[in-house]
Amino acid sequence: MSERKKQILKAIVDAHIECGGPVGSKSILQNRQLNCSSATIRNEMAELEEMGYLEQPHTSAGRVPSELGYRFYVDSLIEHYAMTTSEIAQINNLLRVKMGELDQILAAASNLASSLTNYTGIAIKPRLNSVSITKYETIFLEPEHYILVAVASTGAVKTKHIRPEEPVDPAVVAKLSAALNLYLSGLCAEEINLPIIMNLESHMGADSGMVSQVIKVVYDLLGELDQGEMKVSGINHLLQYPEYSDVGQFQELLGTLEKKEDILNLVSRNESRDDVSVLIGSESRVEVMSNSALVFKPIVKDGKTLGAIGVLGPRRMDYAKVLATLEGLSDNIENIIRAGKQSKNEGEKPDG
Amino acid sequence: MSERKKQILKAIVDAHIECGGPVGSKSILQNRQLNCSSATIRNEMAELEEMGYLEQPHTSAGRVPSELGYRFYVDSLIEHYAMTTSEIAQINNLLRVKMGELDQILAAASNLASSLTNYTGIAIKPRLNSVSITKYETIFLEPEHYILVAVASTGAVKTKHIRPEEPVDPAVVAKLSAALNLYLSGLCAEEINLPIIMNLESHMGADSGMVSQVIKVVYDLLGELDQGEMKVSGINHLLQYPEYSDVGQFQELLGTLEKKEDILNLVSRNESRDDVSVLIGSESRVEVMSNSALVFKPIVKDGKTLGAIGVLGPRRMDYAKVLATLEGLSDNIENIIRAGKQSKNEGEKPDG
DNA sequence: TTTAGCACTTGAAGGTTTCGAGTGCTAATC
DNA sequence: GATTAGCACTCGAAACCTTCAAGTGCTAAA
Repeated sequence: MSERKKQILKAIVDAHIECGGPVGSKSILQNRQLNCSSATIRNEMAELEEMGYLEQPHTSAGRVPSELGYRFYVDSLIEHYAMTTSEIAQINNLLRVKMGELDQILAAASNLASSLTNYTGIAIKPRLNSVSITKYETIFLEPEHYILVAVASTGAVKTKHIRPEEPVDPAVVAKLSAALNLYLSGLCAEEINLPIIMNLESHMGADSGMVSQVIKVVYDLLGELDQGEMKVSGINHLLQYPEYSDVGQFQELLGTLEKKEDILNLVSRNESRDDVSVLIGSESRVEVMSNSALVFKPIVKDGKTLGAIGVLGPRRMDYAKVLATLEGLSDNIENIIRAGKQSKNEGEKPDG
Repeated sequence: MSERKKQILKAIVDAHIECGGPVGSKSILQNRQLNCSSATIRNEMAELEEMGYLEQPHTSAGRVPSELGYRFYVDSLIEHYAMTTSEIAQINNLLRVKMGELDQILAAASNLASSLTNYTGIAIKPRLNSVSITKYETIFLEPEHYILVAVASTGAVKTKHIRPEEPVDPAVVAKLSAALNLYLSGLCAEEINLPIIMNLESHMGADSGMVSQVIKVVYDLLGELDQGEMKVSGINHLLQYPEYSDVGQFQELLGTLEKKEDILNLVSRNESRDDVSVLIGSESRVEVMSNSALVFKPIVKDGKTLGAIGVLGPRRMDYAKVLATLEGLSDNIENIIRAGKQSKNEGEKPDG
């Protein structure tokens, strides 16, 4: 492809991203300094259309980038977006305040992604195939009520209320947690088999009656940990773009976002790549997202994917800005969870 | 108001709830058996309009219930909706499976409310003014990493990762949890004052250096517990009603649902009533909800409001069905959290 | 190879017409 | 006095038409 074609394609995509409508041959003369006339551009555009990078809604309209056009733009033509100091500050501040649970950090990041880009932000904890619980703890409240706390291999912490069928006393509950740590820690759901459970029961001696209930809770916990989660923020932003003015289509998109399933599948399918993924239109293989684009980036620690943050918007998304924002956010999150400095350097000069 | 007026008003509201458009004098003759002609109905309708129960979009259109009309309908005319066995079964099944955390139960109930009524479901944990933490526990993971678990007076359990500035050993972490229980349990944020913190520090002796960090985390926890939470499900359902076809208005509504603030305020304002609340149109005092209705019911245990479930939809909501659904759900939830039977009667005959 | 010029296309915007559901009023009826 | 048939009138929704401008492809000249 000639250099001039690239320039023209880039100009068209840029203009389309900004205004949303089809782009005509004259209008791109104004912005870009191309030493040629609109007629030349028309010829080039006709060729670009033949090559599959552009589409024409109807004979007498301008051109619109095709999916392939966006793909080429994202792969080869995109310019690096330099975040403003205000944007950088927002990322640093908001995340510095948050501490603790990854869920909260991801949700906050999704919020921020949404408000910085004006698209919809998505926070994802992907489906995992074999999470284990590394540490158990019990908290006695009353003879008929105690709490089981489980720390997962991913760092997630989950708790469950348990109301035993027979009243228990604090010592028994403590013994239970010791036994759980002894026999179940480090095991994922498939690895908890009958012999292990029997060991556990014999360890509990006279109190083995409570084991079956606890095992059921542990299974539930492991199931919940495997299960993906997803939070969506800033859906309202989408409605400002005319591509979502079709109520029926938007309703379907909303439904997909609520179901979560399709998007979680999508992310699991692409999570092997540690890098940012850009799925344009039908590349997502989700029917209802054929007019949208989804950009997401996994959050990785020690080679393991702990989550992902993403942005969903119209196909004519400001990819440069979205990419920069997601990079910035994920770097920041990874710093937080790696160093775990927990906002203790508040008040210090960041560069001091 | 004469009996016949009531009948006519009820017929109009019923018809409007079903079809959404203005209701003419003829159309209500078909359904209801009223021994009179359309002309008589027109006269009555004119009077009902004068009384403020009906409105006329324009001269030659039928009538639409006014806010006052809905209010009268809900207060005096509504018929009890009898749930189908399938609906009852769904409520019983879905909630029976869920156990443990109230959050999860509420979220599931909101989902169910949405799918049963075809409106938007809302799960709320209201703002509270002085939650305390009744029990603390710590879990040692590594010298640079432990977890603080807090059980709130509401029964909620929260956890925070803590990465101490100086490495600690398991015994110190255990001592910390004992000290927290000794000095802080049962206190809300305002009650934790300097003398108490100093007691805590002196209790910790050589390890008092870690106290300030922990206190900060405890404050955060108490803050988070006070804060309301809200989950929304089934927004997509709303788009099937023509009253939400105005994109701009719907966008604002979406924004309000995301912000959560307005709706949480609304619920706190009305939570004094243990009973179900019906806010029609501007009764909510939220500008953007003037074309919507919000119905919600608090979840109460031992006289304390632990949460609420609600339904948001167009003003012409099927109030009878929504009320029945919310009653059914809240009864069920209150049973679960009171008895805490934790689905242990699976497999038994429910009436056995 | 590029460009000016021109005829042609087409959807969007705005205006007009038609249509029908529904009203209010009046006069006759129960 | 309450009810009802009849009728003129109203007004928005839908359908249709016209105009307009942006944009194209093609041709012939530079």
